[in-house]
Amino acid sequence: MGKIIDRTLPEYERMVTKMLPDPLADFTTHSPSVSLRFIMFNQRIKVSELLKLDPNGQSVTVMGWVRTFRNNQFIALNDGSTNTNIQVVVELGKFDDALLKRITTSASLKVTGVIEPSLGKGQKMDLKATAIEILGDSDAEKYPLQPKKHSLEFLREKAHLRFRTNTFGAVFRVRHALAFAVHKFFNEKGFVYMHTPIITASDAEGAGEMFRVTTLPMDGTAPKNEDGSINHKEDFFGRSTNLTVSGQLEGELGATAFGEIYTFGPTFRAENSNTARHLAEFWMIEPEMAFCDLEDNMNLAEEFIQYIIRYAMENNREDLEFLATRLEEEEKQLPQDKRSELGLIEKLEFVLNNQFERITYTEAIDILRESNHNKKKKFQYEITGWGMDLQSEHERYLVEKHFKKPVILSNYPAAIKAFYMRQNEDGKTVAAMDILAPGIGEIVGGSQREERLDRLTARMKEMQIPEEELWWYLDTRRFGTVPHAGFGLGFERMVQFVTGMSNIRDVIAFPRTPGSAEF
RNA sequence: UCCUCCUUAGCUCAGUUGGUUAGAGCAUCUGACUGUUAAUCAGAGGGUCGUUGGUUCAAGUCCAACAGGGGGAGCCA
Repeated sequence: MGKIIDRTLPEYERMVTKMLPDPLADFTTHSPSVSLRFIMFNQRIKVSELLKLDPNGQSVTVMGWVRTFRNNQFIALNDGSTNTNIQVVVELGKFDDALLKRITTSASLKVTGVIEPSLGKGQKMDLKATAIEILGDSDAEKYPLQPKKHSLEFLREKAHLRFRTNTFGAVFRVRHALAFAVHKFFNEKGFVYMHTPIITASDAEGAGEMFRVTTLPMDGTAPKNEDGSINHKEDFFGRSTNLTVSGQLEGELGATAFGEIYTFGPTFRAENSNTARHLAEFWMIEPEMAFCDLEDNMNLAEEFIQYIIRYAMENNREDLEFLATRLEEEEKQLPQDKRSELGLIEKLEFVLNNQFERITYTEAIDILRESNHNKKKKFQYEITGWGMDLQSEHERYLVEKHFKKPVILSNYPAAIKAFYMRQNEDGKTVAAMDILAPGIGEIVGGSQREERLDRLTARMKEMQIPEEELWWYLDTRRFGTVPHAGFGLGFERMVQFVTGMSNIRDVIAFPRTPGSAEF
């Protein structure tokens, strides 16, 4: 990042000295890499950058939205760059009463003035206004958000305005940082960012119920086959199509040419899932690596998760601290035993500084069977033994009670996993791995892929997956097949983990869930 | 989809074993004050009690269905 700025520095300096008085131009030379990129094309300075200045009479222009207007004298102005507001001071008698009346919650303002050390206690500097322009009025009687605490449920109904609150400001800046870090990580590792299709024809993957994509009429007049089913030969694509449930299969095609690829895009599941960790439309990251086995896969996943968390910790500390405080306040209302043992920041630091626990499925079953929890018959679902699918209460026990850190579970029974996972030599398990995170559950699911054509087709036959539909997928095993592996990470679950938000609907801008597609 | 809880003013909530005109805090509006920090002080306006139906002399309160929402579960990321 620094290098790009350096290259254009002289140009920026000319701009800055032209439009800003000397003191500020002087400041820009102290740390050019952070400040210059925020002197905007429209000559405003972002509040986040403004607050870094030593106030001594510099003249600046800020633009933002009113959070509160106290005492007919102090405007808390927020421009979305940080949760900290700039306090605009309106000196008595300098402005029309008619203008001051229009400074209401969420009105948008352009304010020019000089910054001075604040006389008040709550902030470092004041912006003494010399000119105030109302860019957009906000009718206080109609604006739904008040300068007070609102419930997350209420704000979900006002999703179009909730970005203007501190909580959602922080959440979505952190979301941005994590998304940026995803690309940064893979770019630094030489992965190719691959855009796999949103509309797909294959329905063989079995990752979940799919949304159908069609241009045929829905009023019953669509062309039919002799058996009464819809004839998709006359549909837009000449076949039946759906929204993608995963880019993995296409990703494997990329990996077996570029070596390493990743996808980062929207994914759709038409499951009727009504939980705090499911969405019908969510964003998934799916790296796929050739010449890579299960252990390499686990190593990459762990390094990746730590990398993007570290990036957010280093670049969005203030927002994370705000979210940590928010979470602490929220948990004060819970009984002692329901509260988190670690604060949000401590939890993230813990994840950065400790290796994830790695155990096999078989070891996990043993731990669960031997646990006091099981002996006291406290599991709702009984530990029936090897071969059973783990319920979320079992996963939660392992992660939150037994190990108290993220756990990578590997080598699951073949019977409970997908067809493309590599069959182990024991004849009963596959080289699969899941990463379980405290509070969220499964955050990553991945595997080494079955690269041996005969084994793969045999498994497909067992699971009644027609080979014809996946001829292109099987070609990778026919022409220069290689050991390869990959995983999928649900981006919103990652954002939940980092921000501490307990409902997934609060970490995506406009959540799509069963029965709900507002905005 | 299943279990469970909830729905009263713009928001958060109170409302007794069913019984006159349904309350509070905050927000909003009006006024006062002017170095405030979710400012403060005084006053005002604001409600078909989620919808529909039922029980009853009488329903915010009891019953049923439906709708919306929360929490948990399944499916998963």
